[in-house]
Amino acid sequence: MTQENVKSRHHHGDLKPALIKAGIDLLEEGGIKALSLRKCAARAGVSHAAPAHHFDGLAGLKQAIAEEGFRLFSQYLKDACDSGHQDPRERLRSLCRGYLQFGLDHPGILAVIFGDQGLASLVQFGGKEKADAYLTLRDVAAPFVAPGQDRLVVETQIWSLIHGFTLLYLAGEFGSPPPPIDEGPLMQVIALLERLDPPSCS
Amino acid sequence: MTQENVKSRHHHGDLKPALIKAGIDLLEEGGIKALSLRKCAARAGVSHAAPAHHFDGLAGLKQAIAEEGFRLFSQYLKDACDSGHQDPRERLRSLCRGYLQFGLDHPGILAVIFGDQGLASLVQFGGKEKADAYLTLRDVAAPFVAPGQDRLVVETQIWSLIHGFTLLYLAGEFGSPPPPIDEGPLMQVIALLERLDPPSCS
DNA sequence: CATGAAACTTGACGGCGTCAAGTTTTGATG
DNA sequence: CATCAAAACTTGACGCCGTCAAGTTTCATG
Repeated sequence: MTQENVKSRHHHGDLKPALIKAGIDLLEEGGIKALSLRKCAARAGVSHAAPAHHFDGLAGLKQAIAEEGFRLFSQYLKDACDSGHQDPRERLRSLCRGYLQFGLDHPGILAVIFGDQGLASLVQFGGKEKADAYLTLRDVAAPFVAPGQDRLVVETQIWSLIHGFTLLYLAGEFGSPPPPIDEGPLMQVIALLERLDPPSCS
Repeated sequence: MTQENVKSRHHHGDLKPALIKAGIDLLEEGGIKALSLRKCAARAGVSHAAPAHHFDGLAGLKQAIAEEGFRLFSQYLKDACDSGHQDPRERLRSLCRGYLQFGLDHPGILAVIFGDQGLASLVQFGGKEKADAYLTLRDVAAPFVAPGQDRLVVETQIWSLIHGFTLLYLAGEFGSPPPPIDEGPLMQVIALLERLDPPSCS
């Protein structure tokens, strides 16, 4: 018996990822209010002060979780707009469906990603992963940018609309529990985006 | 000397509104994280457990603050879209300006109004006051509802867009500190709404 | 004036984030 | 292999938090 499962008294071995995993589990089970450093530590089988050696306080843990969360978020967006037709309008619809679906499936992670303070974390955290999600949006938005128009404007229009709508949806403004996406008002609302300049034929 | 300033040992007299006021002050000074029952009690010059007799815990206090906050929010919207031209498009622009301005002026109150969980409180809380704000939106949106179209769709399109944009703006996505509203990208982004059906001439 | 309800206080509990100090383990250096 | 400094983790404490239980004061009603 060598040291297969390294679990000595004072060395967990893989504590940092274990804490992140525990935090995500807590989020999925009980939402943003259920996330605490001490509970993560307990789940990882470690003392309450151990996380301090790996994260800069609770904010640091959230930041680490946000990075992981952005990965999942990006995957949702990519999967959504890769599936189905390649028509620009259809891709845009799919992107929005993916955005909303992520919010429905992982409201706790959404809350961490987009921070206690609105979308602040989008700016502060999530370097590569945020960029990844944004690049997907940019890619989908590109055909709707008219010549000479600032693409940032179009991207912001899309982002603002689907983000605001997702929050409304999660809040139960369209019924609790929320209706299935395809029966819901999503398609009607994002139809507004189809009044963007017609997709350039590329 | 009758009992002019009623401040006996065990009867504050006007504790409930005093606590709400203290809570709002805390929000304005330090944002949502600065709000606590104990600090409100201290500011009102009362023991830490006193608020329990007037609110159902912290959630109850937030609910009461949200009602007050909705009043202010409604006022922002009304003032914004009453000032200036009466052209439907101009009124819509003004409404959005007012929405964003409220977020910039009172981010803490916005956080309470729209809850820890997205816009949940919009549904749960804020009876009359919420309705009031929504009716302003409805009024502004009305000219853009095409015959036979569901007005809820148009209202949701407007609401989603401006709400999502406000959160982006507050997050500093357009620079920190945020640029003045009129120089900023607000007008460009909500130009999307001008592609709604042309205002009906009434 | 008596009495019961309402308003408020005091004290305690457990959970939280965080800090300081101590113990164990690791891994590099000689 | 021995040494030793740094890294990993523990224990204990502090203050703040929301909440509950029990006691005291004030008010209003009869």
